[in-house]
Amino acid sequence: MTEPTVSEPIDSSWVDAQIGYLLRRASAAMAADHAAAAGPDDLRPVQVSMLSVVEANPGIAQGELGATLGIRRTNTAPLVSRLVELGLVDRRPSPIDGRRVELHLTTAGRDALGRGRELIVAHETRMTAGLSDHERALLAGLLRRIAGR
Amino acid sequence: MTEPTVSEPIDSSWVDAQIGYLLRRASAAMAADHAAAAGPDDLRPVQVSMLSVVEANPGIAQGELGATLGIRRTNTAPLVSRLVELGLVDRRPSPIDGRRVELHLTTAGRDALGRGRELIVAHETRMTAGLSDHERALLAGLLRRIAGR
DNA sequence: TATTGTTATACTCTATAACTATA
DNA sequence: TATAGTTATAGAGTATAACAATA
Repeated sequence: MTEPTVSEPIDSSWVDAQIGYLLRRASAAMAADHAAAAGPDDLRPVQVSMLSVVEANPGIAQGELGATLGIRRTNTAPLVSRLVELGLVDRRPSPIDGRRVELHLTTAGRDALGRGRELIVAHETRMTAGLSDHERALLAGLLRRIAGR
Repeated sequence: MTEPTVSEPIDSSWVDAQIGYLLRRASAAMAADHAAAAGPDDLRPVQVSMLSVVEANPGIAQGELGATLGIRRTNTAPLVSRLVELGLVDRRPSPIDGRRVELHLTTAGRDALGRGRELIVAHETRMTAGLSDHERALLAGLLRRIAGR
């Protein structure tokens, strides 16, 4: 039967065929790679995403930013507050609709975005180094379809 | 009513090209779909994964189970404890190595695994309904490569 | 000393509910 | 009433550190 000194191969065939499971494993590998490359003062991926969308859409409202990234209003608020704390984003009340808060990058925000993007791009390059350009685009398209977009 | 706004399209082209971002969105969509289909007494995906590996590898040690699924020992312990609490898994000290705890499914565990797998399979079918069998296999293979396996 | 497992803990992510202010 | 934003909070998921028992 089982010899303690001989490691038998583990059968994980069922889980290894599930897209949901493989998504979890791939996400974990991505998170670990970025975390290993980033220093304590570097922006997290979600922060780089937020700054990117604000940069491309100056004056975007918080709710629009959250909706674009799939983050709920209640979770968007503290994330934006943190970016404001760091001096990377300006919150300006809309002159037209007093409920809205319009977001703009500061100069420091633009600098931080540049550094954050460099980290992300290097990280993405590492993680997809074994994929051809065609495979990478294929993966992106399939993920968008799983995400319902 | 609010003023009908001329909604300008939001530019999210930069994030929409990042694999890491798309993985997060796809994972979120998967989690939401499973959560919507599962009742409060149904097993979570990670629990179904654990039961599946225990079923296919009777007597597997906790550490091996965690390593197989990419879960650390410290996080595996309470997850297994919960499955034991639910009466789905038996913990048996190894007769050969007193440090090891061998895991086996109970009869209730086998039943719960059947139900959990049904939910997962239906969920996976829904989420990949727009994909051909070839595309689904392609996605699985690409995710394994991102995960480094 | 190394390995297996446990407990405590902390931080992030995500979710709901209750609240304020404005439309 | 509906919408935008905030705060509090709770639950997973995941990370490290310290510890006990066994090899």
